[in-house]
Amino acid sequence: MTLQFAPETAATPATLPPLLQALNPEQLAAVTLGPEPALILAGAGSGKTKVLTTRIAWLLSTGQLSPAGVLAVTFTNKAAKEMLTRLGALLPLNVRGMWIGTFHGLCHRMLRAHCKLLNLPATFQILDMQDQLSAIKRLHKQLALDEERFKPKELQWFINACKEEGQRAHQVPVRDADQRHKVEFYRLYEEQCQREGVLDFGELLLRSYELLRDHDPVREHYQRRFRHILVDEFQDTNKLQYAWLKLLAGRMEGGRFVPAGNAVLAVGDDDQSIYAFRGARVGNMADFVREFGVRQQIKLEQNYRSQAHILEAANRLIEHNQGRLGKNLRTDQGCGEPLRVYEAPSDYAEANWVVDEVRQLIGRDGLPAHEVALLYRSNAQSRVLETALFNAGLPYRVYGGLRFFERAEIKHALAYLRLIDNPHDDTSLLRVVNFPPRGIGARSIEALQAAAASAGCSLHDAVSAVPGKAGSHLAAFVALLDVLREGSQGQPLRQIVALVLQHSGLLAHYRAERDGSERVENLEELLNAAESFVLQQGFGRDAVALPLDETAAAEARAAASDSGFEEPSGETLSPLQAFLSHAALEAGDNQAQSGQDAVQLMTVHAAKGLEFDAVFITGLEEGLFPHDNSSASPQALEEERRLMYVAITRARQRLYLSHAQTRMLHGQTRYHPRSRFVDELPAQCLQWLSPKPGSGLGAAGLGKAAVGLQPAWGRSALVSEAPSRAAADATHGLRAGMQVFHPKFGQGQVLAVEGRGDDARAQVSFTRHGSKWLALAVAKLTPL
DNA sequence: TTAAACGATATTTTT
DNA sequence: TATCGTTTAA
Repeated sequence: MTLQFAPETAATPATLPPLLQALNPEQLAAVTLGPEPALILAGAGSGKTKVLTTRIAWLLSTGQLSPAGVLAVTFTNKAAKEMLTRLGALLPLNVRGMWIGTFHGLCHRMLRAHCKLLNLPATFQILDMQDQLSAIKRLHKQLALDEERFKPKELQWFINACKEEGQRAHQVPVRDADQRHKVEFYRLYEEQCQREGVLDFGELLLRSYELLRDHDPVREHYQRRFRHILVDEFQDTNKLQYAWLKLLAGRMEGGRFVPAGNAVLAVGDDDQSIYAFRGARVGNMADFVREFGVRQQIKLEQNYRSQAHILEAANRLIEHNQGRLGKNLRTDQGCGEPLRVYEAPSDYAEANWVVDEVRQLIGRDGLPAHEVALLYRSNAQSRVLETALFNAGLPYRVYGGLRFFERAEIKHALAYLRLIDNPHDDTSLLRVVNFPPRGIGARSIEALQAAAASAGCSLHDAVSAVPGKAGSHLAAFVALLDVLREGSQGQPLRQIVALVLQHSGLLAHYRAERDGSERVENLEELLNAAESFVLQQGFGRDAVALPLDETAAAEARAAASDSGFEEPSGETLSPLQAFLSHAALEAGDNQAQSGQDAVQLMTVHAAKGLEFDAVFITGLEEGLFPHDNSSASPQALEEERRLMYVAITRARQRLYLSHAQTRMLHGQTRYHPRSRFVDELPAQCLQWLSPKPGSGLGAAGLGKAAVGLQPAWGRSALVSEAPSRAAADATHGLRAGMQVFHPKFGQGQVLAVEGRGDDARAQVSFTRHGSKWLALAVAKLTPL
């Protein structure tokens, strides 16, 4: 990101140290805040990461703080990496060993350091979502639960939600019988994980929280050590993460939080909170201000990204939300182009219009393809766009596919590697016990599971109890694991991986497979990944310990001797264990799909934090965006609006909005009215594009025939105002969001309108009778 | 052991 | 509609 100087910045005295010279007054204030709790409200494109990294650099370079005294937390590995890179560019500093990372990464580090205290096996492994689900399925089966009443996915969701709330099974309030079963399942699942020596993602946080809560010396140690705590994307923290931070920066006294005086810098933007569905609590920002007694609140409102029309649209849209902390972005850039709005007759036509415009952006305006982003609300919408791009011969890249460490062949290899260290990891054992196939069928596995259950031991240890042919096959598998374990003794990581790929038969298996070449390549890539991991992490013999590390280590030792325990350094982890943790905590990039320079396709969620010269927001339809499932509750609707806000603020120069009258959804043609969000944008920022007039396409009843006529929807017919709602007749004057009256059901709010004319129907949420679908030709609804 | 057939199901996602 | 997961059949 290239930052431009705000006008005030030019007036900044040249006496400032170089580090601080490129900051605007608000950024400067944030960077040089005193050591006290503070909240930075950082608008989109306002230089948030710059403030975070410059502040750390400033604290270090002025000698106010040593590298060991910093704790900086982010949500994603990408953000953490970005921070490390930029910090490294600001200061000649060995950034390795500093506590800068994701919540999960740092909690993991803490757990490794204190696993004895926590009664965790030193070889504990991390379950990713897939692993967790298969562990849950296994337990589900073992308990013979009703498939209908308790689906594994739901149980997984339930358990994770509990953990996000910081609740152990015994703390979960039980309302009904169903809930009681779920809680019981949660308890048994935890037992299983403990037995197998595995921790899921939520557990990393919860254990770390409990570690700090229950062990005073540990908590006091870290409290003393981390004088400055910086939290990125604070609006996305969940209850547990906030509680964890509170333990690092204070203590509870009689139900009241007492800060310990650490300088906690929370950076966030309530308007960009889009993860409530996974437990994020925007309210943490207000709680933070209250509980920490925050006196310093700084708003970063100067935007360095978007032109004025785009910013104005974003500002005006988000004003429709209630209870914001309040922020108004401004820019020094010109107003730029207006936002172009296009109404397509069908999703197909929409895609073709998008591709048409993209082609012009690239051809006429010379934009690189990767500066063009096509955004949508849900992944399924990418398909039409992909088809259109493909037909046009434009290279594109879709985000959000399978990532490297999630690929089946990689997970297989990792499972063998995990079993070397921890043979009691039943999830891993089951994954590869018969892969590649070695004559251990479902029957054998059942026998093994039965034996393990009756002996109360791991599958690995139960092998000897299985008789007959099945038993000998299983014994051969265990012997294979033993060979791998012995062979890996004292070997460098790359050799261990190579050994596993060879002896497990994985390589041979995929080489023999017809379409296995890609998988073979991936397995070979795993070797490289292992090697470069070792080099980067400093496990290799080339690694040099820089002086800063020693300072940090010495300091840690000094602090540790106070509190009576040794804080082990990362080196106590074997390269293999470190690599396996790395694989679980960082799933890696998804493979590039085509050439380097490609149009970027992604959901709005995935676009958060990114920026592009040109952005298309597609599928702006009621029911899609805002999504149907969100229109019922005001909070959910506001989150959808924030999502729209995020989408808009991704664009630097050009923003295109489109919607389709007709869309194929779940095999059915659906009719959605234009999204309310489009109508919430200021008219003077918009330019409406219409289909070429006279093409004979009306608003209603467009079948596939119309779709054939897709070439060139000219931009010739420009209308400067919203199309008059001629279609309103077709929907009987109803639009989503309206208040209506029904003679029988009383008052209600229209959630959605579908179809036109006699087919039109509306979903209405009645105050007394709940939500109903009504045929508008029949139902007597009166707008209020 | 594999392929075919059936049925449920269909926001958003990082760790 | 298309995809995924499970069951069934060969």
